[in-house]
Amino acid sequence: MQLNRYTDYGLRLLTYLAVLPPGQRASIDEISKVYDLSRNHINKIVHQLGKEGVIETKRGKGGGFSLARAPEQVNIADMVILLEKSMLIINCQTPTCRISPVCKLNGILLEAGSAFIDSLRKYSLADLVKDNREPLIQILDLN
Amino acid sequence: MQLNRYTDYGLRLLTYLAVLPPGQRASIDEISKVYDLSRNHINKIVHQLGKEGVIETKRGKGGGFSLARAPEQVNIADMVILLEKSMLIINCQTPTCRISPVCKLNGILLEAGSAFIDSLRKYSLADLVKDNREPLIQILDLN
DNA sequence: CTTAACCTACATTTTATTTGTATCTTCACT
DNA sequence: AGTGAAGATACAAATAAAATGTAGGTTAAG
Repeated sequence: MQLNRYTDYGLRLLTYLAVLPPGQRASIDEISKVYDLSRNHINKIVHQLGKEGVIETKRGKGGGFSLARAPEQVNIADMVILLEKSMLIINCQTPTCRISPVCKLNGILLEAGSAFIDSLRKYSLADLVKDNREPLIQILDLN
Repeated sequence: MQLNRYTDYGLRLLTYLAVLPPGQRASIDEISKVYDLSRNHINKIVHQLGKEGVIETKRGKGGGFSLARAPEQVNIADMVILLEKSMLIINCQTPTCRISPVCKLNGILLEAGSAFIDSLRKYSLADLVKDNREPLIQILDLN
């Protein structure tokens, strides 16, 4: 049971934006280089987060993107739900399970999935950079 | 974020064993047929659960397998941990993340993973067949 | 009008999962 | 003893999903 890299990369990207001084923009190039990740993957994530309104993107020369809200307002649970394709823990349909009409398992797993999300909901992007902004700036070469 | 089919099938199999009248044994053939699942997959699951002591397997003619403990004693959380290969929500090593030494994300996700497991821990196999043993017996053709 | 940036689409590669095939070992029953 | 039914074990193949790559389009600053 693991999150996709897509989601992982998305969270790394958001962490980057959270340490970025307000008013500054990041670029796809910059992020894929500093984290050494597939440029295309980052591209897709930026595109999605832009559409969803989490980040503000700007095209053209001198463009880039930055958080659309303060880090405190960006909840980790929401970001995981957004980035992860499916949050269904099991799929009773493929392959179809005959007992699913009377099966209690799905409900139990759904509840556990909610517990997972509820736990994440306690944190925002601000918590990711709290007390470690300095070393992050160092490592991410933001100066 | 989804459990492997292997885990899913394992839980279906355990449900079958939980409704099976005590003293009776199931066979790999029987289960893969009634659920219409890969015989080989079920084979592997039976093998693993046997090694782990969750079920008692018996070779040879008239053989088969059954729960080694009462359904009340078989916790869903334990079964998921057992069946699922990895419970790591993200992997900071592949590809290596530069900020991992100072990153808070892993801890947050670990905590959420624990919340998931803790939620499952409230249930045992007995809960899966409580109040619906009759329809399950019908559907699974156990008579 | 050139360049830097995001946008969009599609194609390819890689990996993990799932499934399949084959043979071995055990054991009950005749 | 021999036969057949059952799990044990190993390896091979197929599938699907994820990850990555390539190419060109669009926008905007200078």
